[in-house]
Formats: sequence, C-alpha cells, structure tokens
Amino acid sequence: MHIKIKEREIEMINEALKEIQRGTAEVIDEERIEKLLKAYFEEGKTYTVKAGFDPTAPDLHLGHTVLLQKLAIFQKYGARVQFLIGSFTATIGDPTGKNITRKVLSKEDIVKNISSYTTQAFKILDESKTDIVYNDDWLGKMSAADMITLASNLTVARMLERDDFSKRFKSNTPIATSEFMYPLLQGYDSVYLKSDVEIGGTDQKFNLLMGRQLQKAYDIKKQQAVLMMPILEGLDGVQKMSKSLGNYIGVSDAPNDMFGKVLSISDDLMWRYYELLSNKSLDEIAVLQQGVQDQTLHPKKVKEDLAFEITARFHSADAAQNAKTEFEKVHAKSQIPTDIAEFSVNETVWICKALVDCAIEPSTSQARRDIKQGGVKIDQIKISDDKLQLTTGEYLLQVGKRKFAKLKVN
RNA sequence: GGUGGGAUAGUCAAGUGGCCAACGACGGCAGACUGUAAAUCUGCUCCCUAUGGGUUCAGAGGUUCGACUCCUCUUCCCACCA
Repeated sequence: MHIKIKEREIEMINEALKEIQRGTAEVIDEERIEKLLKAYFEEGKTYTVKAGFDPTAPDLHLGHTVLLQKLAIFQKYGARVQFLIGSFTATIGDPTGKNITRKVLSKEDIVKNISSYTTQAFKILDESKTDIVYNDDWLGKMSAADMITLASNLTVARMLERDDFSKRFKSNTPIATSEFMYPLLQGYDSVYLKSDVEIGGTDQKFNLLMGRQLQKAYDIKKQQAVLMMPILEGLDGVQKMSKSLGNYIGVSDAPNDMFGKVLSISDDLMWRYYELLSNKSLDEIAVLQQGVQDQTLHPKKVKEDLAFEITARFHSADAAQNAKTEFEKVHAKSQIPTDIAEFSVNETVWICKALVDCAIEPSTSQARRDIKQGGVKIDQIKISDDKLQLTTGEYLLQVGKRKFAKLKVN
C-alpha cells in the first residue's frame, strides 16, 4: 500500500518534470527542480520561480508568453511566481543601441505600463499564485559601497565572456560601463528574493547564471535552478520576435490580426509555434506532423487550428471563430471585410489625398506609385488614373489586399 | 591626456567636386501566382496635385559657378598609446 503511493508520487513527479522540460533550450540543475517537486508532492511545500520583465513597452507579445506559459506550468505544480518588474533598471535607462540613449521612463509611465502588463499576463498566469515585485524596492536603496561590493563579484574578463559583450567588443560596437552592472543587478534580485528557480530566454543565460553565483557569494543557502526557453522567432521565422522589428503577434492584437498573423507564418515555423505556444501535448503534435507528412492533413488546416487556439486564448472561442470566418471571406474568397473604417469629407477630393486622409497610404507619392502599379481599387475596380477626383458619393477604397476604407464625399 | 580612423535614407553599406534623391543588400509596399498575409517571380521604395518643384548624406560655418565629396570648428563613436 505504502509502496503504491510512492510509485504514484514518482509518476506524478516525472509527469510534472516532463511538462516543465517541454520546449526548454537548457535546464541547469535539474536535480534541484526534481527535489522541489518532490517536496511539493510529498509535503505540500511550495517554492518560488522568478522571471524578470522589462516594463519599457506596454505590450506583451507571444515571445513573452512562452515564458508566461512555462510559469503557469510551474504554478500548476506548487510554485509561487515572483513576477519581477525591472523598475530600477528601467529608470536608469539601458544604453544598449548606438548613439541613442534609451529614454528614461518616468515612474508614472512605468506604473501605467505595468498595469497593462499584468492584466495581459494574468490571461495566462494564476493571479493568486503570483507575487508582483519591483526591483527598485531593494536596488534603489543600495549605497555606493553596496554596489561596489556587488561589483567585486565579477571580473572584467568573465564579463567579456558573455556572448553579446564579446560580439560587440569584437565588432567595435560601444559598450557602456553601466551595462556591466546589469547582470549583477539581475543576479542580486535572486539573492534578495531567495528564488528557487529562475526562468528566462537563452539570451539571458549569463544573467541567470549570475544569480546562482551571487546567491552562493552572499551565502543565502540556496542556488537557484535555471531554466532557459528558446527565443521565439518572429513572423519572418528568422529574427527573434520583437516589437521593434515589427514581426510580432501582440497579446492585445485584435482577433482578426492575431488569426491572420499566425496564418502568415511559414509551414516550418508553425511546428515551432506549436511546441512553444500550443497547449496540445507533444504526442498530439507528433500526430499532426505525421498527418501533414502523409498528406492526410492539410498544412493550412493545421495552421488554422493553431491560429484558432491562440486567438481563443487571448480573446474567446467566439472571437476566434469570427476571425476565422472573416479571414476566409477576405482572403480565400477575396471579398471585403465586415468592419471598415469610415471617413467623410465635405468637398471633392483628389484620390491620392483621400487615400492619405483615410490612413491607408503614408504619402501621396506612395499613393501615386500604387495606383500606377494597379494596387488601388475603388468599389472593387482597379483604377489607373492618379489624377482622379472623387465627387459627391460613397466610395470603397482599397490598397493592396488588406487595407480598406470607406469614404463619403458630401 | 596624445595620435589616428569614422558618422550616408528603416537597417547594413557604396559613393572622395558636376552624370547624385545618391550603387547594392536586407526590410517594407504593390502586382502575378497560391491552401495562406508562406514560397517564388516582377516592379516600386525622401516629400509635394508632379514630364515640374522642394528638402536630404552627424551639426554649424567656409571655399567653389557647383559639395555627400575640399577646409574650419562642434558633437558622438572606434582603435592604438598613456
């Protein structure tokens, strides 16, 4: 009897471990994670998992949710999440980038960003098992002496080992001295929070390990396990998903956009997204993959299912269904979308100007070019005259396949 | 602190007195094609009611009929030396 319970426990722990390991790029100190899980299953002991977020932009995208979903898994198995907001680092500004020093955010901006951040995050995380912490609560109080003590834990040679520093150093890209402080500060967060596990992207490896090193140096009697998630590629399938590259799917994107963006990824990239973003089990995904290979399943159908799942997660099943119908209407059958922005003017307008005013062209020069190339339609009919004047009436303006506007001329 | 090198469009990167709104690559946009907003191929890619005009090559001056190109100063970056 007793042995049976033991067996059941081991099974559960293994199951949990498997789920935790899914999609990870690297796990350091797996044993520790196993021990934490064991303590949870046997004694109901909870533990802490830390993840840091930078509040510089108010929008989360799917790249962030890879981490969030992993955190949610941990919550399922007894973890309290330390949702760390890098409020200190944001206020001093990160000098990464060339000549432009990043704008220093005001306290109000940060607070504003964070509230939108957390509402988005709680679409995935369990709020009751999450502690939101701000690192300026402790980093802000450190003295110069504390900082120097902290800095003495790291040699310049070691710092230069860090991949992006060494790359930048070799390619003569500037590195500000303050940037050297970042890994230390992030590592110190783990000391202060006494984190049991920290998760982050593979690009964070150095910083994550710094947490381990500093926890040892400050002798807090534990060293965090580190779990690294791969960086999610953006829509282009090459570069990492980021807002500045414009290849992202935002958590708060409209359902139609979200659905369409997922469908626009390549068939290869789709599997990556499945692994990192879908709630389907790896076995289920393998079945889909096999199906596509045998040609018993159409890749478009598989991709649509993924688009549906993701859209439904951040909106609702209904919204996802609508997005799907809409997409088919607009793209497969090339009909016009349901919702189109409407504009009106009070006098005859020149077509190029009208397109700019309706925000579907950036400049009249661009509008002329698109007209010349046959990219502009009025009421579904291609036009070729870039001098056309729109007189009284209602028009459906279209640029390319995706940009629509209704214009009423009075 | 000294010496030398550099800053060009969204990014990277050519251009070293007129042929420069500025090669090329990437990105972006449009067209064709397609299961897709994928892939591929083609065209376009500073602004302006345009066979013309305006504003650009870190910033400010100067030389010249004419400057991204030459000179001076300023700002920022890099390397070597200290």
